[in-house]
Amino acid sequence: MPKVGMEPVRRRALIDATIAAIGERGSLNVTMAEIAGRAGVSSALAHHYFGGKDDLIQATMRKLLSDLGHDAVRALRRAPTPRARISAVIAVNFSAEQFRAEIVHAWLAFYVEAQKSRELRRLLRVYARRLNSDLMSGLTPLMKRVDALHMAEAIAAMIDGLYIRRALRDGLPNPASAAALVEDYVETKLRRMQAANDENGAPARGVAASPADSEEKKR
Amino acid sequence: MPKVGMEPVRRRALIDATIAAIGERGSLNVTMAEIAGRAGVSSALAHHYFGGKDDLIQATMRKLLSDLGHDAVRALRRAPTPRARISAVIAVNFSAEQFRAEIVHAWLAFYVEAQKSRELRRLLRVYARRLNSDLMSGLTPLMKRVDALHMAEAIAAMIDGLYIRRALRDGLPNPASAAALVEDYVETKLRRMQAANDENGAPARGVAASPADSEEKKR
Amino acid sequence: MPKVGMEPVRRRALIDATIAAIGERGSLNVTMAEIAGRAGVSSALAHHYFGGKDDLIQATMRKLLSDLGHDAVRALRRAPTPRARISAVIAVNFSAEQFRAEIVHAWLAFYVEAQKSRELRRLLRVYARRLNSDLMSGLTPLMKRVDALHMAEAIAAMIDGLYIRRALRDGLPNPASAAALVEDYVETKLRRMQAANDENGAPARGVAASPADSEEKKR
Amino acid sequence: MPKVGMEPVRRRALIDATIAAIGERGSLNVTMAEIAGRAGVSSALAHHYFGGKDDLIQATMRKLLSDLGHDAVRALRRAPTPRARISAVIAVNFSAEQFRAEIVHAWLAFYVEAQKSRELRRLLRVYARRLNSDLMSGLTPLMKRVDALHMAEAIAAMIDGLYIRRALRDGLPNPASAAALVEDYVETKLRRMQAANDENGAPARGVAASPADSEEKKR
DNA sequence: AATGAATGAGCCTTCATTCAT
DNA sequence: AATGAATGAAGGCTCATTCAT
Repeated sequence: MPKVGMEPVRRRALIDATIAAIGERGSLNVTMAEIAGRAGVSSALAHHYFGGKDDLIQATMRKLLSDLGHDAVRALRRAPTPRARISAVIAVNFSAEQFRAEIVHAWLAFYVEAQKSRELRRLLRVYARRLNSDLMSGLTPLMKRVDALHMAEAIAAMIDGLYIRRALRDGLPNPASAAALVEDYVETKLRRMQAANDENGAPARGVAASPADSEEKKR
Repeated sequence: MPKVGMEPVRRRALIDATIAAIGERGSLNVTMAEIAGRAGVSSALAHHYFGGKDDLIQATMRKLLSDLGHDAVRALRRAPTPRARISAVIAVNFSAEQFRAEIVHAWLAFYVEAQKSRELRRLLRVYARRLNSDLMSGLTPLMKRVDALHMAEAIAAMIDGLYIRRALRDGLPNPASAAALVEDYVETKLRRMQAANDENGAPARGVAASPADSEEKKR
Repeated sequence: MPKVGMEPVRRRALIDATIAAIGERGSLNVTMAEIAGRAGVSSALAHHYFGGKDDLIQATMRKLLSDLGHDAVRALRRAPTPRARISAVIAVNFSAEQFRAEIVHAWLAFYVEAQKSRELRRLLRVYARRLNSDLMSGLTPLMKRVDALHMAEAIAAMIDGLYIRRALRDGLPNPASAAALVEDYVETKLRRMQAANDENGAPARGVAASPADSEEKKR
Repeated sequence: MPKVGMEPVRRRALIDATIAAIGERGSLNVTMAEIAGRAGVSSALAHHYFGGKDDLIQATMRKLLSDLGHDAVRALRRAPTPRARISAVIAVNFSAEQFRAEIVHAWLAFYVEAQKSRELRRLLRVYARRLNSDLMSGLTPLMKRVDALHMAEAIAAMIDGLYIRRALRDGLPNPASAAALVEDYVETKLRRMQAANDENGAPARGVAASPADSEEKKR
C-alpha cells in the first residue's frame, strides 16, 4: 500500500542497505538487486531514486563522510585545548559508531573504488583534507608548523592503518585499544619534544627533523 | 609451433600481467581477457595454467608475499642489532620495489578481496604474522614484551596506513619520507623509554602501559 | 484542486506532446514518461486517459489522419474542376501544416509501426484509400480508368517519397518545390496524353499502357 | 563442435539474421537474442563478433548498401546509352532481389533509425548521393542540367515512395509494375520534352521550369 | 482529477569458463 | 602448447503499467 512522502524514507533505507551489503561482501561488488532486497524494495526503485549504481554508491559515501564530519564537529566543539582537539579527532575516528565493522568495510571498499572513480576520489580528498586541518588545528599551537605537518601525516596514517587491520578482523577488533595506540604516539611525541626542549635549550627534534630548526615554537 | 618448457615462462608472465592490470585498474575487477592480453596469450591459456581466475589471483598474491618475504629475509640477515632489525623491516616495506604504485595497488586490492576469499584471508594472516614476528625479533630485546607487542602493532598500522595513502596518491608519494615517518616514531618511542628509565629509576612508560609493569626488560 | 472538464484538454495536450516527441526522436521509441512530461502531466494520467501506450499512439495517428482529412475536404470543396481537384490533393499534402518536420517524422514513424500493429495498418489503409479516391475523383474525368489508376498510384508514390526525403532533411526541405515536382508530373502526363490524342486520333498512351486499349474514355 | 575459420560464416549469418528479423518485425526493435537465435548462435557471440547491437545494425546496413551498390555497378556497366543508364538504375532498385519484402522493410526501418543515428544518416546520404549521380549520368546528356536535377529528384522520390508502399503490402507487391510506373514517368517526360522542342522551336518546359531557360540542351 | 510509489519483465552487455582442434 | 569458438549466467538499467491516495 503505497504512501506519499516515501522518498526520504527509501533513500535512507537504500543507503543503509548499501552500507550493510558492502560491509558483508567486503567490497563494492554488490548487486543493485541485493541492496534493494535488503531495503525491502525492487531494484527498479533504487534506480528510480538514485539514477544508477554509481550514484547510489556515491550517495552512500557522502553519507559516511557527512556522518563522520558531523561527529567531528560535535567533538571538536567540546575540546577546550589544542591537545584536547587532537584527542577529539582520534576519539571520533575510533568511536563505537565509526568503528563498526560494516562502516569500516565500507570505508576500505571506498578507498579502493576511489582508484576508478574520479568523483569518489574527490570526495575522499575532501575527507583527507578535513582530517588534516582538524589535526593541524590542534597541533600547530603545540609545535613548529613543519613538525605539525609531519605529525598530522603520521596520525592520519595510523588511523587508516588501524582501520585496515580492523577490516581484516585479525587482532585488533577493539576500538579502545586502537585509539590508545594513536594516543600513545601523540603523547610520546609531545613529551619527547618537551624533554628535548627542557634538557638544555637545545631544539627539540621534531618528526623527520630538518637540519636547521633554530627558532622555537612557543606554546 | 609450440615450444616446450613454456610453462614457467607463461606462469610468470601471467602473474606479472595480473599485477600490472590490478595496478592500473586499482582493483581486482580485471578481466581474464585483459590479463591474458597483457601477457600476450589467450585467456584460455590462463585457465589452462591456473585453473581459474581465483587461482590466478591467489598465485599472484603468493608471488607478492613471497617476494616481500625474500626481501625481508635478505634485509634481516644483514641487520647486526635488534634496532637494525626494526629498521630493516621498515626499509623493506618502503623499498623502491615494494612501494611501486602497482604493487601498492595490488596489495590494497588484496586486502579488500580477502574479505571474500577464505584462502586470501589466510595468506594475508601469514604475512601479518611474519611481519609481526620480524618486528618482535627486533623489539623484544629492547623492551618489555607487552610494550613490544604494542609497538609492533603500531608500526604495522603505520606501514599499512602509509600504503593506503600512497595508493590514493595524495600527498605522500615518497617512499623515503614514508619510511622516515615510521622511523621517527620508533626512535621517539625508544628515546622516551630510555629517558623515563634514566630519570629516576622509575619504570619507563610503555605504549598504553598496563597498570602493573614492575619488572624491567633487560637488553 | 482538480478541475472539471479537463479531459478534452489533457487528451489534446497528450496527443500534441506525442507528435512533438516522435518528431524530435524521429521514431516511436518515445517513453510515456517523456510524452507525459511534455504535456505537463504524470505518465499515470496518460494511462488514465488513453489506457496504454498503444492506444495513445493510435489516437495520435487518428488525429493526424483526421487533420489531413479535414484539410483535404476543405481544399476539394473549393476545387471547381477535376484538374483543380488533383492540384488540391497535392497542395494539401505539401501544405505548410502537413509538411512540418515533426508531422513528417510522425508519419514516417507510423508507416514503420504499421508493420507491427494491425490497427495502425488498418488506419493507414483508410488514408491510402481516401487519398486514392480523392485523386481518382480528379483523374477519371480526364482519362481512361486504367490510366487514372496508374497515375493515382504514381502521384501517391511521389508524395510518399517526397515525405521520406523530407524526413531525411537531405536536399528538399521546401514544400513548394516538392509540390512543383508532382504538379509537373501531372501536367506533363496530361499534355502528353492530349498530344497523343490530337496527333492522329491514335489512342493516347497511358501509364504502363496495356497492349490493347482501344476504347476511349469520355469526359 | 567448434571449428576454426567460423568468423566470416558467423558474421554473414548474423547479418542475414538481422535483415530477416527486421523484415519480420518491420522495425529495428529486434532483440539481440532473437537475431542470434535466428543465426543459430548465442547472443553473446553476436556481441563477440560485432561489439554491440548498434554495430551489428550498422554492419547490416552497410551490407545492404554495398549489395545495392554492386548490383548498380553491374547493371550500369551493361547500359550502352544514357537512356539505358536511367532504366538500369530503375531496374536495379526494383529487381527481384532488392524488392524482396524483408529487404524493403529493412530499408524503411533504416530510414527511420537514421533520424537517431549519426552514422546511419551518413551511410544513407552516401546511398542517396550515389543514386543521384547514377541518375544524373543518364539524364544530363539528354537535357539541361537544371531539368536533369529535377528529374533525378522526382525519380528518386518515386522509387522511395514505391518502396514505402511495398512495405505496407497494400496494393503494389509487384516489382514489375513499380518499375513500369517510374519508366512511364521518364518516358513521358522525355517525349514531352521532345515534342515541345519539335513543335515550334520553343524551348521545352522542364520540370518546375525556371523563368529563364533560353539555351537549349542538345542530345 | 491527478499523482507518487512501486514493480515485473525484458534487454543489452560482460565475463569466466569450456571445448575441440 | 595454445587458441578460436562458443556459451550460460548474471548484472545494470529502462519502461510500461498498476495502485492507493
